[in-house]
Amino acid sequence: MFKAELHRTLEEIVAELGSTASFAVDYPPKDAAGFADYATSAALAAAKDLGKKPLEVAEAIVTKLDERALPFISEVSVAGPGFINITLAPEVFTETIARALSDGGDWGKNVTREGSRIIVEYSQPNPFKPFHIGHLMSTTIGESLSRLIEYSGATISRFNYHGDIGPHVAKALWGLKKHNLSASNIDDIGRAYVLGNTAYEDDPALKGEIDAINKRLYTGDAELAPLYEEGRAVSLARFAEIYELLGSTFDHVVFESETGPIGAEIVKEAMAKGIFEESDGATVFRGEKYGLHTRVFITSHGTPTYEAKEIGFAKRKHELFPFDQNITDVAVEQDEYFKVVAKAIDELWPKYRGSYGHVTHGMMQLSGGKMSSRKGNVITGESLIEDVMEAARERMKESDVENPQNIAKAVAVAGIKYAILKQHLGKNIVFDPEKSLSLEGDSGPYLQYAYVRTASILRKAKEAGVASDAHGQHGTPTSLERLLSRFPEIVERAAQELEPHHVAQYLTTLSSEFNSWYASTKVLDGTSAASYKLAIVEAVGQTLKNGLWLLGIESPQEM
RNA sequence: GCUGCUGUAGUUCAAUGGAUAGAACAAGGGACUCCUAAGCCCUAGAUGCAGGUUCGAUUCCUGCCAGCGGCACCA
Repeated sequence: MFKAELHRTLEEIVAELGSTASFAVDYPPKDAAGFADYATSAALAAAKDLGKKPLEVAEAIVTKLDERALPFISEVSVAGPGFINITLAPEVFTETIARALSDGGDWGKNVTREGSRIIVEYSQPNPFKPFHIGHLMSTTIGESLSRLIEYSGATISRFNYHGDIGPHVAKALWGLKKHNLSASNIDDIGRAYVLGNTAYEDDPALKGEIDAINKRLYTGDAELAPLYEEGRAVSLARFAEIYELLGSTFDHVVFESETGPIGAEIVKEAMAKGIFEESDGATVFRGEKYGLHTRVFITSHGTPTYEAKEIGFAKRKHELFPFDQNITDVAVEQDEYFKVVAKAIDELWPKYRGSYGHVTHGMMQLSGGKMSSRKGNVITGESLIEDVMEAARERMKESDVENPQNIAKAVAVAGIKYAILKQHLGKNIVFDPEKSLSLEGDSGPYLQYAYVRTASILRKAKEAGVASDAHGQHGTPTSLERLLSRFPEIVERAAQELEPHHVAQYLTTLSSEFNSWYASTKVLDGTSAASYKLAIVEAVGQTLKNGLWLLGIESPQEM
């Protein structure tokens, strides 16, 4: 990583000059600095400290940088008010390409989290409720975060957590019984849940019936068991199909029916230590002490809430996969709730303090208004995938590929995942079901299409007997080659900030640059320059493939 | 009322306190006997409002406005 080494060196130089200013090493804006690869505002930052003019400081830094003669630098210059532009040596780019080819699937990995054990918990759909596009979002984000962290050398464990007990289940069971619906049918279960929820809100007598079912669930009930088990199994089977489609597998799956009793026990014991207290018959955690709000952990009926279950889950996590860091992906609507739970966990187990964290993502909303599974106006994950797949199939009618069904699936999933991952995690996505997802321009399929082009050229090259050669005949490095060398740095940043969109944005820039190059450059031109150009193509292909993998997106050979 | 996230082009998104705020879609124009046109080239178009800090603010601070969310027995 040249960027990191450059930054270190510049910090040393600035310190030698007598300044403690902090500064960044950036990629210079396009065209502003000719062909420079890095730019730094070190001189501008240090100038005030040193009481000198920025340009003087810049010259001093350049002199010292020249003295060090870093082997990967070919040129250093001062521009504008005092920016220092650094150009990498041409060999760097051929070496980058050679490395991309030899590292293959490992190209772009880093060691920033080597030796640590990290849990990533995501997806978390609840049996008896639909898998809606919000779960699609969490699954997409969690999967990408997992892969980014894995790519940084950590040992990771993927956790999924299902709420298979609680009022929502009671509502669905009530609906199934009352309206004679079938627990073997996933759509009936969804309807039953909506019916149960409406009854719960509108009719106090029916609410009583549902509360009674809820209580019986926690104490174990022979009469409810068959219906419950069937509905639970049907829901989970449906989730499994969706994970297959999305390419996610989990190392551990934990259920609230399991964590509830554990959590309740821990909370009761901790009352003696004053961590929890009684209030109106319920057991609560006074978040106000920490600038948060009070939340109920055990209800006045004696049943554990989601909060207590989460405590039990935290304990199970330590048993199943002793970890240094836990990252739970939650939607922004659960942000405040999760802060309270994390605080309670810190108080319970001081030795693990700070290891129980979460990332918050925005919500997927319908353009018409809030989506609510309670009311039944949800878009399910599958219906969205199916709609986009239909658009992909339509598009593919013109092309002649071997397995259109599989490719339509890969393209549809790419379109959806990219739409989620191209933006900053905290932002909401307003989804308009009328307008189908774009498969052109800034989109997942655009990246796949660029990859397909590389694959196609490589196939043609093989037929023609042309081999790639990273050290073959080449001219001045192009912006495409320069871009390739950034990949490991981008991946590292995305992993550090837990922001997959950096990778998504980079891949789009790379694809765009590649497509421009492709339009103006004939690779297999029959000259001696072909083997190096082919190496570029191969390196671009490998970078796209690895980058897409980090986003959880497949790289088809044709489309 | 208190509080969290988000406000950038007509629309959907970028931009680690730096250089001329980048893309894509939509709009308008163009190129192609050549490795896949889901592509390429060109044109036009944006930082919610008011202050402050700074050599420099889309970015940090304060206030306001708008959208979405949270604020005790749902998850």
